[in-house]
Amino acid sequence: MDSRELLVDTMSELMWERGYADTSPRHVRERSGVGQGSMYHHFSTKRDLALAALERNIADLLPAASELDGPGDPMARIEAYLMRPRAALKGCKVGRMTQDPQVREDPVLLAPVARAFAEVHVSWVRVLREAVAAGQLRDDLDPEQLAHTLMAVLQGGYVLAIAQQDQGPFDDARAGALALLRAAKPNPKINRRK
Amino acid sequence: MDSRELLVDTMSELMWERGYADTSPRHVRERSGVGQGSMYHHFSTKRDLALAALERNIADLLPAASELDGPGDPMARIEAYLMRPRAALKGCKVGRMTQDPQVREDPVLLAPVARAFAEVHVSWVRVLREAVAAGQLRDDLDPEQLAHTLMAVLQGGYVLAIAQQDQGPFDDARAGALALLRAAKPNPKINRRK
DNA sequence: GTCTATATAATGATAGAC
DNA sequence: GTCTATCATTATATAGAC
Repeated sequence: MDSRELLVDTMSELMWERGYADTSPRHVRERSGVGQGSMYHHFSTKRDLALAALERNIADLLPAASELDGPGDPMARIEAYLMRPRAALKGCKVGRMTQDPQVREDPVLLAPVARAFAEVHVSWVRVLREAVAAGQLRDDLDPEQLAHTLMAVLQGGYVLAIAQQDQGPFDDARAGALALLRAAKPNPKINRRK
Repeated sequence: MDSRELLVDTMSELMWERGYADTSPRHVRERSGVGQGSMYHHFSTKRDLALAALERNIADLLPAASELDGPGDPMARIEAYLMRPRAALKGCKVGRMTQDPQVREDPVLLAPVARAFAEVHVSWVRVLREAVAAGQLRDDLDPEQLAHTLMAVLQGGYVLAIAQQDQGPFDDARAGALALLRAAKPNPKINRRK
């Protein structure tokens, strides 16, 4: 693996573990073993390296979300994505960036995060519409809203899990969301006249 | 206002705005106007000051959550708390701490956050149980889980809103959660024999 | 591309006078 | 309690040789 790739790899890990502001060029050098000269040869600032690492972290995450787009039963896809194994105590590589003060105030660093979430939102909306169309979900629910609700359940689940240093609250949050979705099946239509 | 209180006040603001790791003693001095000597007279480390500021931020937040405990219609209390005005782009003073690398690795700083969330969870569980008892919510839903789901919706809503620099996703997330709760009313019992 | 040396500013304090 | 001075360490690079 060449130095450049090694730097991006290492910075990606550190940004997941410690965020951007509190990760120093020194951390990156020490973990990667790449020297000072090499580092600033490939990336002229810490921010440049962070941008590459962030794109990498997003690229890592988006394929999982496209599981929502796959064929087959919509509700089953929703369950599969929601319940997919996730290390709650590590948090979300991408979501974490929104809480980093130096990312928050830097539109260039925030932009890829916004794009990534927007993309996931599109997938959620699609599968939720399909669930409504398939009669698995009441048609008075708004898929756009619900998509944000379910994304928030995951992002917020990480927060709760880290606070308690326990995966439990994360698993509760998503199980509860799934239970609500299941409870929101359309009512069987009884005594309905043409 | 005396120096000590001014320091805690200022640190509380800064921890909400920038977290702990990326807030320096200098930030605190400059914003508060309190001198170096005073600062280290009252708090011997940055961490000590942060601890006091964190307790203050928690104390600010808990009264709102006790709105859930109040008397009256359970579902109305749920809606009121969920829909209460919140500046989504500022994020949660308490939840934010879970994403700060230096808080995360410091059990002493993390403990108050865990306690605060645990306390809010208790209030949520109680009101959800009441909603079930009042026939406003299906009795096959687990209040413990659902409490985590709803807390996560709020915490995650902040993440989405900050990512998009738009309050919209936060409002969507909570409105969607409320819609799901409403859709999870027990079915009217038809043809049920004694 | 990589290495070592150097540089400026900020961080997180401590010391001691008033 | 507050002030000013000082300090060791780290952050974030630059410079220039190899």
